[in-house]
Amino acid sequence: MTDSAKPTLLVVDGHSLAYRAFYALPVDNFSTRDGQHTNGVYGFLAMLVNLIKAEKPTHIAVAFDTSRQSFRTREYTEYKANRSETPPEFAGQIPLLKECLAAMSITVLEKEDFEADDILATLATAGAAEGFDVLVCSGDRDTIQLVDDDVTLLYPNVQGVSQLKRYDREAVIERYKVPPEQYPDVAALVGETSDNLPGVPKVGEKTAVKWLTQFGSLDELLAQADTIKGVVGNNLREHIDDVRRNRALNRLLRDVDLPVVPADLAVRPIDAQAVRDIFARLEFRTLLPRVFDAVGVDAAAAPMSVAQAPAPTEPDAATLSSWLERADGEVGVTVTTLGGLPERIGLANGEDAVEVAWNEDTAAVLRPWFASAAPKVFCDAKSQVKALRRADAVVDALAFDVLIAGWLLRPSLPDKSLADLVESYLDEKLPESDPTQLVPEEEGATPGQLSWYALRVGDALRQKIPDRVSDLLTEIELPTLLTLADMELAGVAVSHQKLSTFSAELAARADGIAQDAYATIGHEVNLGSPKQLQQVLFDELELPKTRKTKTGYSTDAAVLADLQESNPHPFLSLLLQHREATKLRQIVESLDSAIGEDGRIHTTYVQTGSQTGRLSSTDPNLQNIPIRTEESKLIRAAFEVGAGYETLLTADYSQIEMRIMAHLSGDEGLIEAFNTGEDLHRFVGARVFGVEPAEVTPAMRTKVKAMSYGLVYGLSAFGLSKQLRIEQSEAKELMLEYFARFGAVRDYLRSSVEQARIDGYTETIFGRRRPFPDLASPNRVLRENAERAALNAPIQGSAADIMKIALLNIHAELGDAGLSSRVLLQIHDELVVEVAPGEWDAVERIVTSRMGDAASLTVPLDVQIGRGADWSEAGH
DNA sequence: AGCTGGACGTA
DNA sequence: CGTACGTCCAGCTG
Repeated sequence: MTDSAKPTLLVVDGHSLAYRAFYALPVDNFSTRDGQHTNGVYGFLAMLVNLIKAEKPTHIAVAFDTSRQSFRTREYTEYKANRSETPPEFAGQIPLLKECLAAMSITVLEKEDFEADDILATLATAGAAEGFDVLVCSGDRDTIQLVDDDVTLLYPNVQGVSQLKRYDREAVIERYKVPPEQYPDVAALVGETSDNLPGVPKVGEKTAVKWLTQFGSLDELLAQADTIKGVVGNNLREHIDDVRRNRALNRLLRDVDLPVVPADLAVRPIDAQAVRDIFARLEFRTLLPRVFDAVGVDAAAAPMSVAQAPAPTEPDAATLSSWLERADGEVGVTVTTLGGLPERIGLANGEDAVEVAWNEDTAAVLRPWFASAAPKVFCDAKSQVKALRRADAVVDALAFDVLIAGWLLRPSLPDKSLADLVESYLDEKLPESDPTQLVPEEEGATPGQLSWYALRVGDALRQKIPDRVSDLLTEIELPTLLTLADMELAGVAVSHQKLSTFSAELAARADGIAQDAYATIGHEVNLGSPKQLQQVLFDELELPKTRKTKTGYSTDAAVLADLQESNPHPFLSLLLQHREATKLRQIVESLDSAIGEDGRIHTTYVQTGSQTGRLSSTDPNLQNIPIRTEESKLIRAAFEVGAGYETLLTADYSQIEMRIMAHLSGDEGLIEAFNTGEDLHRFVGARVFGVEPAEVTPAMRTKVKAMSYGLVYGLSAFGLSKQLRIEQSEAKELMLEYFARFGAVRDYLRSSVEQARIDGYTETIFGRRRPFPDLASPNRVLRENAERAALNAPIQGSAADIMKIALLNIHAELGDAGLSSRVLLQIHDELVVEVAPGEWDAVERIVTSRMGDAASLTVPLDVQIGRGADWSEAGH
């Protein structure tokens, strides 16, 4: 424990720790694009940052050896002569490390003819005398001798430099059985192979310690060497000069003449700009915030280099045309919009940028260019593609979308905008005007400059994206993006008439239920407030306390149903009915208000909205329209076929996740289940319960179905028992029976999590990756959550991949066939298609076959088709 | 006005 | 102690 009143001096042996880091970290993962290895620098700095954060030193210095030559090699030419050549991969890293330290305003010391450890010894000695707590960080065992009441040694363990062991006086005695000042005596007797200092043969630490304890000191031992019997005694006498030499050489010098004293080493503010620059050169991204954090620099406030974005010119239509002709290679594109239509267009190639207003003249030049094969790079293309399409411009050759690429690389997000990506991948700050300032100090980037940034971010991302993920982007995500743009533009026809009628009915019903509920407890209460409900249920009605939540006790539907069973009270069922009615009313009303002038709802699909590869839907969310209850049919019935079209077609994959599970696990039983055409849950139930398929009862089928679906989510026996309301022992028995029949499923699930632990990420059938750092977490909750998510990710993600492939193939084929029917909605495993008059047969064939052949698995992909004038009729 | 937690809709 | 989402409301903060 350090005395907080005393200043802390940290002195580090730069060379030895960087060298350790070099061997601890894989070179391949730490190299710049131009081939400079950086693992030693990175490992050293990561360690130093951790040290600074943990120990909060007030004074710091890092010492280096100047060369292999020192006064020791002059005294004993064989000293360290056995050291192999410094690996060339390491050689260049020391100067880079020194540059980093300089940027961090950390003093670097080295002195001709002395080793770094002598500098450490001198500073430690002086520091202790001047009232510092001293921390010595070195990978050389000779520094053990420096430990005393004021000096602590931090020594790297075998794994590398991420874990440092603290050696204070007690720790040295515990580990080496001698006090620190006597350790060099032990070392002198034993010898140090790494320094090419042979010791006494057959004498190891044990013997050395025994002798020293017996004789009290090395001098006394050597003086009485004659008294020691046996072979070791002879050896000692024969090697007594070696021991004396070793002891002389391993004594660290504590009085090296240095240009600084400890007080000069006070921590100084880092040069944030210089740190950014050198880190950018070394392509360190994650280290930067850690450094800023450790030294208490506000990263946002620290200046970040703003690369000189070219000032865009504003050409006339003719000049624009020739600019586009000259621009070979990728062109960055930014379309700003006003009221859903293009307003300004910014274009950039590698060198310069142009921007123009969207008007008749420029549009005449831009339309053919957008439709051409010239490769285009966007950031978040979908909304821009839609705006262009509204202005009769079609985008082809969409080569890259930096937002989607960033998401593929890190689906857990935070990169929601170009500004985020510029920071993450270029370590630069996108010029942004402060919206809170009336007269902004800084101009925001113009569309042309945004395009220039997008292009550069695209280059940076390309370096990072694995080939398979790059294929995923090109083959699946970008075509999907264009398909989604069309679906959003089309929208889905919804009947305001039906919704408003239903909404009024639900409102009246909810009010009635509320009144009845108030009557049962004798007063009004806000039924929508969990807090007020807790008051009523647990204080007034004195019902038993339920599951705990962060802020109190749960009042959710499952809990209320349990309560109703154990402590029936009319308030409980009325509350549940009220919840149901108000929830439906909310949904109906929000849908109603989302109907546009064209009588259709246009949702927005967020392509980067999930961590698994699924889409999400917002404003409004059309992927969670109720379906389970009778009432919800009325909502779905409001989704109708639009004017000019004949009918709606729904198509959904049946049990796609279980089929993927069968494919990935290769389980013969499960594969057979899908190939026989028997009802899946009946087939599985027959196996699990050992009966004929015809004898599987509805109860058996329910259990097996819950089990099968639960598997995909990493369900436990506890969870299964809870859901099925059966004993945990029965749930456990069920799981055992299941795995006895479908063992390969269990093997697959286990091995896929193990593989993810090794790789650090999961992968879908099509190569989509999702990182799982928490699989290595020592925190059990975090780790087990990660395990379940990792179990699910390849399955859910593969299903998402397959649906995307089906969707874009259907979209393309409908277009190619010249049909006017169009896909409107995607609900994860279901598509809703609006079918034009006379096109049913063709559309049904296309949808069925493209969904069926989207992937070739060991089991068939079964597709169910529904037909009707509205979504309720068309569903099944 | 903006955020969090609880609740609940979907696959 | 079952994955993946989005939205609503209440109740808190500024």
